[in-house]
Amino acid sequence: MTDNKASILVVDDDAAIRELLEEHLSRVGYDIRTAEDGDRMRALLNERPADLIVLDVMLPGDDGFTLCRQIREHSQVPIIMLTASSDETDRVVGLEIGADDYLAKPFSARELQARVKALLRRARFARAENPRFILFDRWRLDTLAHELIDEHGHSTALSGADFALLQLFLSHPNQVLDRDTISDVTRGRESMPLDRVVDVAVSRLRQRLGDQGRNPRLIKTVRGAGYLLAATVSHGPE
Amino acid sequence: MTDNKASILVVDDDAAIRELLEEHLSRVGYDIRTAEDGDRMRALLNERPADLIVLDVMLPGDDGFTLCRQIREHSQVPIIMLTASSDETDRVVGLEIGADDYLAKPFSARELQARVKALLRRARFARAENPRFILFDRWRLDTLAHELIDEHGHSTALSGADFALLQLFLSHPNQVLDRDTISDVTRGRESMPLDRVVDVAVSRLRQRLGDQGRNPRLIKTVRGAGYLLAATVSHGPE
DNA sequence: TCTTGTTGTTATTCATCGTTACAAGGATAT
DNA sequence: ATATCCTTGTAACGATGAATAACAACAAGA
Repeated sequence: MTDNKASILVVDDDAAIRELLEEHLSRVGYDIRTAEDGDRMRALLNERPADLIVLDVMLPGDDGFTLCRQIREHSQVPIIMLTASSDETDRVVGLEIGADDYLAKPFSARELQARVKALLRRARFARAENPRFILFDRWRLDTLAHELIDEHGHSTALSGADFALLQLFLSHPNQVLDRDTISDVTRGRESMPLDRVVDVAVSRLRQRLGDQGRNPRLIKTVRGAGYLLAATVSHGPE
Repeated sequence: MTDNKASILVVDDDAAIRELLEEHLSRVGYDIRTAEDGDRMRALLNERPADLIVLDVMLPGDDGFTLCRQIREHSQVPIIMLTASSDETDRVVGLEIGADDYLAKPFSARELQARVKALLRRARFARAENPRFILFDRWRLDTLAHELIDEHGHSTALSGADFALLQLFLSHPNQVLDRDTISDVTRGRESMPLDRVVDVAVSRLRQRLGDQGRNPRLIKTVRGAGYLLAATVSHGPE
């Protein structure tokens, strides 16, 4: 992540929506460009890539699904699809094609803003490199087999949630991760207030790491903020 | 920071506000410069850096968010953002972008003055370097794990408040720290008069250090002024 | 279907930290 | 010295946040 504005490209044939989003999203600090159809979108992306694309399904010329597929052929940029109907099929098709999120019209700009924020966060914290083994504390994580190996070479399998959470911590060690970020990255959605899923997930991971009780050594709680992994992390031998 | 006046740069397109702040802040001893837009701000910063920047959000040309981001690319100078609306989003965005504090218009000059004072103090006392282990008295502090280790190698976890306070003392040993400074640095806000939080926090930390009773050896009370840590502090082995 | 493991939810318990109250220790005036 | 005032130490309380056990919902496999 840089300090620059995240660049967002909005593709919609309705000028009113384009203006609304341009206004709202640039106000909250994003760099917005808009396109009214697929041709214009391609032209803008050619100029400069975007960090996130908001894509209407109903478009003159190529529709949103088609464009989404085209983009996916060469890019992993996060995509949010907009659809007029709240029809479930559209949603399913969209996500199958490779969209990352989906929003039914009409929607509030605030709602979209929340999704955008969550998706950018996911993209930012998602692991880039992926070495087979990661060493930390007295553990070794096998990222391929999803196994945790102790100092004696004894390994145990991790559940999906445990693994995702641990991988997130390992890719951002000694850094406080707030609950929303953790929830976004490991489960793909924002946590509601009064939601204790993340706490429970951390508690379960701590048990796996033998790190529970009064004094967790590895995963520290930062009151009012989130959690952090207190450990030096290195890549292990193949 | 030197004994000279702290230098503050106010960026606002409203001449009335510029004059008000220039008048008020220079009266209480700051060195003030003002700019009406981003270009002028950059010009002034080029001449001479500032110790703190007050930045309006709504500006002709680049807005406050953009300028804040630009400044953050190469500087950690404290920034206070001013916004016309009391809209929560502005505040969140501002702080995410890297502003240190935020003030909704209309505000009193006195209110701003308090924030300025607190932020400058925080900047002055904030820890720069961060060695893993700090040795003092017969203790060792593990700054990564937030654990206090005694002479026998037995370690106990510190709470957030205990750790922050101890770290502040350790980075300014044998130096009186007044209550407002302690409150600013460890909790990010000024203490109110008749507020005993700092006293209680010190009392709790003393208990952790086995330093209570009539004659504390480590954390001395300086009547009418504050507290000081009486110990020689050194960096420990990795 | 039954079993097993995983994950979300809720409720209870515990920890942390701000506040208040009161006691004890200076300081100052007389 | 005594009285009075001010400052500080700390116990006790309460509000809030966090840990986790227990339960429920669900999915995958036998």
